[in-house]
Amino acid sequence: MNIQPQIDPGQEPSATQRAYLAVRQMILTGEIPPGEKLKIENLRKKLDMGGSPIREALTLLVSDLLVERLDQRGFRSAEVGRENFAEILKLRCHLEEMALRESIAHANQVWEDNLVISHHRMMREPRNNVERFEDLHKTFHMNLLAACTSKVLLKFCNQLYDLNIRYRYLAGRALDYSTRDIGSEHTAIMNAAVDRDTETACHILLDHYQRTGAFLERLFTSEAAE
Amino acid sequence: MNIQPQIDPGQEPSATQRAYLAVRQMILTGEIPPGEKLKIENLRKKLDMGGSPIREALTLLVSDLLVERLDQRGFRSAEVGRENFAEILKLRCHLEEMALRESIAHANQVWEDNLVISHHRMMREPRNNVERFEDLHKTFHMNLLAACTSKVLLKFCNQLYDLNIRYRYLAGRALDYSTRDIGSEHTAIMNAAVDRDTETACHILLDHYQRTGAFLERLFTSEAAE
DNA sequence: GAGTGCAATAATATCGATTTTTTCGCAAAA
DNA sequence: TTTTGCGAAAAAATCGATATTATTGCACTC
Repeated sequence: MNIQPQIDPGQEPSATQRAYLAVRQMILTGEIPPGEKLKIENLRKKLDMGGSPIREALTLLVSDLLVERLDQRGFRSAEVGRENFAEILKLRCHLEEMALRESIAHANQVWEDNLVISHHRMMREPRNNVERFEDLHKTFHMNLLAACTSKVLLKFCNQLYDLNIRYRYLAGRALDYSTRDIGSEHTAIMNAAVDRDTETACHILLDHYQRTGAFLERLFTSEAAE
Repeated sequence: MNIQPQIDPGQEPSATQRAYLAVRQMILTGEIPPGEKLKIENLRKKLDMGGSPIREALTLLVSDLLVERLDQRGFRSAEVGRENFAEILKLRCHLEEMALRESIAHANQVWEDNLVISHHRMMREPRNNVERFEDLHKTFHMNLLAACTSKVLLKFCNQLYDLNIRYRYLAGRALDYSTRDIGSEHTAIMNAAVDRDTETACHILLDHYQRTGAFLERLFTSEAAE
């Protein structure tokens, strides 16, 4: 019998996978602006593949709430807005707290090691490569929750993370964290987590989100006032 | 300009939509058992359509967590299990409580009317048509939350509801509610909701879920012991 | 007799073309 | 001037066929 055929990372990704990652990245970074029509033909040419994998990728993105499907009228990237941002922030705080408590409760050595490693990598990454940094940042936050045993909860947290990241890209340069010491906040969360200090870890994590959230919301307000 | 072209219910559904609803129903009711391979060719013949809408429907179901995709190896219906059931129950309790509080906070006349109507219809439906009853039951519960302003939260609740319903069908005849007065529980929840009595409504709702959960869990245990 | 490698088979993933539906522009009527 | 009703163009949805990839069975070696 084959040994771990499903974990093999060597195989090249399917067209669907490529399309999914490509379109997702374009939406997250804002290269495709909110509300824009996603024409199959355009994406076909841009990504050089048939229509089927494109459609399938867009369908996957619909469930991520990054794309909306209009029956018989194709797809468009999801709209953004202040209310949407606020609800995502609120849900994230609730669900990530649940997940973090579960995660610390089921913590083990492997979890701890991965957490420390991802923290280290994130801290060492220069901030000028935004996409690369955001990737490591996400990995760190997800590793924090990784020992949580509820697959569904983790999926929700993951989805919400991506929905949120979009707003950070939209905020763009304004959000270079220059006014806050984000690094030390992350370190504090990690330390509390490895100490199995659930209350402290949750408190700092939520505070971390609330602050970033308030920052983005202010930005949103001033922009809307233009 | 057209008037409300998107709300028009008269148009016949797309093939994708038909496939989605058909396969979803088969999985929820257990006609397709957990873990079963979903072969495109079989479904093609059964639903009399091409492969594309089938694949698209299955992709939609992946995001509902009712179907799993095995890269390059097709699709299968999601597995069930006691842990899975437990995590869904727990998440539902958390999220529906959030949603119910929000919903009551934003309650208005339309919401109240719809809630009363759906309650009435559910109560009048004879229990022998299980699928029809389950449909009305879901409508009632979703109407309870409908005034909640967070679209994402409602989507999550909806998903979790469907994941849970599967276990009720799996339990089958055993769960005919004969030992409990489910009707009065629903009525009590509705009354508390229309009275805007948030605490009572939440309390009864959660109790309602916990009881049904405990009932199903017992069933699971005795079955696993065979 | 157990394991290995290779073809035959089956199933998936993808493509290109066709069908259906929507959108858009323009002219005719109110 | 605004509405209404075509028809052309564009786009989406779907199909059937092909290319790719996994699975299966069987002969062959050790």
